Amino acid sequence: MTAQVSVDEQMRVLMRGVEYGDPNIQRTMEEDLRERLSLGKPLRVYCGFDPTSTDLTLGNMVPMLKMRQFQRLGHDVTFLIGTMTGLVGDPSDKTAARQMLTVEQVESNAQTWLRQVFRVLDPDKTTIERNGDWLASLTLAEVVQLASNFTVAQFLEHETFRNRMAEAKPLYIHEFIYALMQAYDAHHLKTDVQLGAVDQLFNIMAGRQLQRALGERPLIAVTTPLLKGTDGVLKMSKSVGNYVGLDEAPAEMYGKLMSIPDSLMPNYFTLLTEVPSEELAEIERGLAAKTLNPMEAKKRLARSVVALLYDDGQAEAAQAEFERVFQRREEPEEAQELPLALDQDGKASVDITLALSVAGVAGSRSEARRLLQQGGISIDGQPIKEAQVELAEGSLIRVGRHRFLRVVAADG
RNA sequence: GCCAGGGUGGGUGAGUGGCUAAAACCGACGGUCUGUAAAAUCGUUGCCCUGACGGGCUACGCAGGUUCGAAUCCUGCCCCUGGCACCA
Repeated sequence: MTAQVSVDEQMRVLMRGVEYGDPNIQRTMEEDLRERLSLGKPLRVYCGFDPTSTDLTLGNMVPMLKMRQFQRLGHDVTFLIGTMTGLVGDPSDKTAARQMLTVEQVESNAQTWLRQVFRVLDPDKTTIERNGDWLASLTLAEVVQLASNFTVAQFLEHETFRNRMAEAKPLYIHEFIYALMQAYDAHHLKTDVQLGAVDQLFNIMAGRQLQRALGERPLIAVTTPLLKGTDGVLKMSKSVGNYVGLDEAPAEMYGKLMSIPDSLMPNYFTLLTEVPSEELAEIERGLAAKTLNPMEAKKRLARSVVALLYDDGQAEAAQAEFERVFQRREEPEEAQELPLALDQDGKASVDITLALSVAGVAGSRSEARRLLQQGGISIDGQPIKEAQVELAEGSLIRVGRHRFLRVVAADG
């Protein structure tokens, strides 16, 4: 399999969209990768993810997609769940030490992840590992031995730590250990390539250093840019709320992708789709020359991402739904149900503010009232002003831009 | 253990006895516009009652206290951070 694709072609695919933040490192890694690919043997590739939250986002998908590319080229890919590293918490890119998680939290997060991983990766060709399996049993003597391969100065040079020192913020010993653990993972897995977001470069290079110190062949780091969130400004993250989850329904995912700033499109295309580079170039040219409607390009993007995570049919359906609901302002195909006790005519007179808060569409009755006052509520296309409304079975309540409720008869 | 600084709404962060449901900014939400983009613009942004005027309740780490009145003063406690001491 590997032999069928030329090294040049592999390099072209694998180096698409990578980012190192340092041209020297990039050059070295490219050379090393080319050299190792030319041996013609499948490479051992891994990428670790710390189960610190319940859902994976499109941000996590960027390195996952890179894993998939390796996988398709016939390399051995391991999805490593950081059951141990997740406990400690990665200090990279953090201004303060992260809260340590419990074993239970980590395990439960890991479980939900496994459901999501295979939307991107081929389950038959992916090895799943948990680093707790080997890290947990290390003895203190072994940890000390491991630590002896690194110097404090190396860590203090790391930007994250340096900044923290400069700002007189706490810096804990266990945060140093994090990089050691990752290094040990790389050694344990006898890895040829470690993938990760570019903010992981320090940790990944620690693995390279350890392997070299142990007389092993040092791994090649392949790092991807951090994906910007849907706001187009900050890094995509759950805590900021500017994220798209891998688990989200196609229509929702499609909609969120349509709401990203235009400027983000090239970035998303490169990092989240497998649209060939030549086509991307064409799209960018079209956008620059204004011969291509940005909305059309974005639809293509949204469709591509949904198709990658689901399938073409669902992507088409998501697009159709989007066009129907948001472009033509027609009714959605599916809506959350609002069960109401109806009279014999199939109608009910209710206080809409109460109904919305009970249904959880509005956080409180006050919030529902505000929505009403601001003209944010309509029933079957008619904006309403009064809280007391007549609803019938099948009535469609639209709240704000994109929340819908369909009235159904309550049981009993 | 000691010294110092600090704990305010989703976030940053004002406020040092009543004019404070708490400035400002950000975010978020809603309207107009529109391509669920950007920009613009108007508005909302603790909870509950009311059609509205208005009223009630809860809130500034926790628990008490002083006061007609406390986010603001006092006491105790908890937590965060830096430094020092102990270990050496």
